[in-house]
Amino acid sequence: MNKKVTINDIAMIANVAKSTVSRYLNGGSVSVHTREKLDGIVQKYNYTPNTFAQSLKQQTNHTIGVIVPRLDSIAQSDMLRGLDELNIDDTFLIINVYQDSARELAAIEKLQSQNVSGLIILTANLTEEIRSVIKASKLPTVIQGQDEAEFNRVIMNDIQAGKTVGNYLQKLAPKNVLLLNVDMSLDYAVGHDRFVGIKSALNGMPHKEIITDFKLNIAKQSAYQAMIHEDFDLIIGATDRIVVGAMQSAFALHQKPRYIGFGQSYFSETVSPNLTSFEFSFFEAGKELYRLFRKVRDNNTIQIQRIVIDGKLIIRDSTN
Amino acid sequence: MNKKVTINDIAMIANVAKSTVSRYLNGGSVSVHTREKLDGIVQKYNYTPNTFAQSLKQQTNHTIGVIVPRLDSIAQSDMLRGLDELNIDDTFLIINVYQDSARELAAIEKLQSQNVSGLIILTANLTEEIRSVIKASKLPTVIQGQDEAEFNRVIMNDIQAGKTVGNYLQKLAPKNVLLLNVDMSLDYAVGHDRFVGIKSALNGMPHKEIITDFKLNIAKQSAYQAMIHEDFDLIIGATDRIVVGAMQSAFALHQKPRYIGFGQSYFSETVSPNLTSFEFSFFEAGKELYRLFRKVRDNNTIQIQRIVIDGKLIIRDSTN
DNA sequence: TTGTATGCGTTATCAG
DNA sequence: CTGATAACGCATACAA
Repeated sequence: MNKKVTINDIAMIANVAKSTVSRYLNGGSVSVHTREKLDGIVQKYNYTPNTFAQSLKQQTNHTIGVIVPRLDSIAQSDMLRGLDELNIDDTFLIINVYQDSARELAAIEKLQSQNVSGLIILTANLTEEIRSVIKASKLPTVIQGQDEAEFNRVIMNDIQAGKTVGNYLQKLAPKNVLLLNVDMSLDYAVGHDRFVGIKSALNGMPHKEIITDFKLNIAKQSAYQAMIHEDFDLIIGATDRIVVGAMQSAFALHQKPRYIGFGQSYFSETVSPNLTSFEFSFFEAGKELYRLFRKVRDNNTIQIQRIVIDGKLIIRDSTN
Repeated sequence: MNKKVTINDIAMIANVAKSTVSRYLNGGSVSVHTREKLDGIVQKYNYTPNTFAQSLKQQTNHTIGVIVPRLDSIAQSDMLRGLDELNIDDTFLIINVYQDSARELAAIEKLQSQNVSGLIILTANLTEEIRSVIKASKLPTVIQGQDEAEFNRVIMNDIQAGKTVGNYLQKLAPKNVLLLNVDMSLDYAVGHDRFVGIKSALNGMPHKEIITDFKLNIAKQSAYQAMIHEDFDLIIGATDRIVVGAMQSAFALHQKPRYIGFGQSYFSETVSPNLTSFEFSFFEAGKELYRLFRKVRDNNTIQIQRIVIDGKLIIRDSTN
């Protein structure tokens, strides 16, 4: 590692005090003469401040800890892209916690010990312990995904999503509907909110609800079990991934139901038939998260905020 | 932000000098008496060292800059998982450069100015400028994906991949093969190496090669153009994604060729039919990257290393 | 406008 | 084994 040039070196070379250089760098008052002198020297020696020294001095830094439950998902990477989009001078320290709350807790504690200036938690599924660690940390924090009353949050409008899908499914006039849902204690926004409108639209219609899992293979099995005993002409899954599982079972069973999914995934346009699904812009969600985070960090007396992102139903071949 | 307790506080409380505390913390010689005293106090006040002060003092830190071309890809997230897997005390600063070499250059410079202790560059596609910036930085660096002679690297055995697929395709005895490749100047490992064995196996057989793009939609169009004029009974794409594009065109054209892809993607097991493809373990690649990085960082007199990851052909429905 | 002096939290040197 | 002191690079209060 080649020695980096420090503010002291610059000061020596320019024959001024280092405080003058510091002022010069931070936009303090400097005479035209010294400014010009320093312009050249800083350029020439390619000076960049030592961020550790800065952070140590200023007791804060521009690193934001971002906790993501998984990385192999378009929703997550779109949100991260949204964060990047609006970012100017922050650095995101992204930590994948592999959907494991023990890892999540450890990550938060590690981030704290690294003195990050705040926390952005994607697709939060907080345990009581995690909640209290965050609150104890006093770090500016913004979460996404669950409607946690005590935290600043950006959430997807799953109620609207369910309502929209409910309206649409009535037009489809199905004879027998299979709902593939997930346990609401695992994900309330999905397991509960997303299905309120659907169930109300389904009132009086023949249908069956199965609780399955986010994983493709498990969803596939659950769907298979249900479909082998009963014929469905419309399948609604809590996520696109779940629907794809069902599609594979239908393929195996030579059935051809219609499908509706949720989410914006690789799947919607790569499976055949292309999937009708209710989609949220996670990219927008990412931008909102960053905006909200800035507000919270720069103005720490702010009231808890709640931002809701709407989505829309994209009709594709799977409901034709 | 609640004041963190510092080594000074601990020293005051324990009634010893802070240098003693420091020694205690770093495993220096301390009397049993003071050790026990400090044990309790450090526990009680939940002391953690200030990483900025440490880094400032030690002129180095445990942050590794990781540059990734995109995040919405299983290959990338698997490699990141591999890095995590073996990591003990490093922090990865992951930067998505959106497959844009200008952003990549900027990212490298930013990481440098943040004094990261090294660089891991995934799926490197280096420009001359980037090469020279990395070399000038003197940072321990490990790259992945391209066989860059001047850098420590972990590469996938695309030669073996092509050879294996070549052997297999001969058994399939196709009548007319469509190769969907990408420009080798964009990605030499894929565009060239991966197809050497295939082309040699194809020698004398009817086939056509089209240069298309990694993007699904473009691949779909290219495939469509080719398939509308000619019948193919086997399609080999440079990546799974490209093959999925071709599948969609085949679907539209009511053709049913067989398919072979490359990569380990969401697609292989979600499309119908499931895709036969040559798969690499990017998870293993990630682990090797980290191992190699450690070697390079901890032993900077080491010779440039080159590690090759083999893969294997997974036969699924698309070639039945 | 400029320079001096001090401190951020830590580690390292060196004398006791 | 211990403690005083300096130093890492920077920012700032204060004095000039």
